[in-house]
Amino acid sequence: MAKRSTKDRILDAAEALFALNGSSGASLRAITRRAKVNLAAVHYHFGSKDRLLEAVLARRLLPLNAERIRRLETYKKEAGRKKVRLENIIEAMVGPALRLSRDENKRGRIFMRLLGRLVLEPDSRIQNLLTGQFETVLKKFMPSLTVALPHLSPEDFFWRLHFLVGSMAHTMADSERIRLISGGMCDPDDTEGTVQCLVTFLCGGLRAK
Amino acid sequence: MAKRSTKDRILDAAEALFALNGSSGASLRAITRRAKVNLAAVHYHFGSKDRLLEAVLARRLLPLNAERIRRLETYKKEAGRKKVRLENIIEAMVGPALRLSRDENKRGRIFMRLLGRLVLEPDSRIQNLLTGQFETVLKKFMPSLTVALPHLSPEDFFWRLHFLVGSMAHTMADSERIRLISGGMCDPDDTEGTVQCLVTFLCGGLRAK
DNA sequence: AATTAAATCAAACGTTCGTTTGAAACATTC
DNA sequence: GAATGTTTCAAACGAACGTTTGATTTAATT
Repeated sequence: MAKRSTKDRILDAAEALFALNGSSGASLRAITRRAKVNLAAVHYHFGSKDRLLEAVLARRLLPLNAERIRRLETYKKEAGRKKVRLENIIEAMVGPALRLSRDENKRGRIFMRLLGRLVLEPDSRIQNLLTGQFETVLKKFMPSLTVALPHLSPEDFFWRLHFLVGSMAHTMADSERIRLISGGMCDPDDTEGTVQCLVTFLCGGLRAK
Repeated sequence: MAKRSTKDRILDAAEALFALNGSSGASLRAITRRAKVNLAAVHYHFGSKDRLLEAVLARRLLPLNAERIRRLETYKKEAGRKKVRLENIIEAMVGPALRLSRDENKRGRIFMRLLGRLVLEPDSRIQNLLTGQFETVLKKFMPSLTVALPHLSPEDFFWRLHFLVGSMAHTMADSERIRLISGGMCDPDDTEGTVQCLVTFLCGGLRAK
């Protein structure tokens, strides 16, 4: 097996430790130790701890959002001149993220935990990055969504979108708690079952009058 | 105005800075500076930084959960021998938390942000404290909830509860983002409107087939 | 093989961290 | 008012932090 590059090893280790301990709780010494790399390598390849975090984010967020939009486009094509089913719109939004958060080699799961943490981070560079990414996606989804939910006032519309983000983020970021509180009844590793269940819940909530 | 005690001043400052920067991002020096208290006072009154965090949590969580249960009991009395309306159950669950998160002097809002952060903290002392608190509440709510939602399998039931927690936590922890993404259309300071909106969404999601 | 550029390394920089100490200030009790 | 217990204080502890440096090794180019 080809040895992974220093850069990739740092990114992997940083992703894991940032997710576990937060951006201030994970030290560069711990990260470089885990990556089996010299301490100074972080500054050589990324410049600073902050820019390392940005690189960790960009590596997964860009492909994820591209996949969401691609999926929505597919459903739009399928629908032709008719309006896209709400279930499909929501699946395009939460499905790719949830599947990433459950990918087999656990990397996606770790990344989602990191995302969940960063949402409440006050650092403005991070906030702008995250908000910017979300708005890009939202802009693409808005037309189909407003058509599918004509009964909602603009105010209600945004509130429900907010609640949707909460359910989605919580489900992606914390995959083990559900096992605990359900007494082992729910299996978060059943990705497609979880997607199905989440889409049903969200559509019910969005349609409620 | 009577001067607040050293202990209370430390708790207030710690709550604010833990919420803003995370438990590892907030230093005791910053906390004691904000509280206008000597650095050593934290160890004198609380023993350590960890135990200070526990004290910050206990101060608000215990009264909050008591209020939730009290409210549920009221609705049960009102319903008499009939089953409690789902809307009322959910209001008893999310209403008190959301009102605390929006209380006038901003302290509750700060606390909720802290809670949102701690949910993903790996520290087992914190996790056990939070999970224990939630299970206490859940045990009281379970009977009324299962009666109100007879169409759900146990598995679906717990999943939807999980989604509910996500929406609730996200709404409580992050009160400004909604203003941004809605372009100022939604007002998170309208507490009762938000409660109404959230309860409608959650009941719709819980009832969905 | 010689030269140049890229990558890695051990070591140290100055800060800041959580925690401890022992004396000073204050409050309470006899 | 002396003695006792409680709270506050400035100062210091060693450890860990992000970052920088300059030499050394590795790789690429001529």
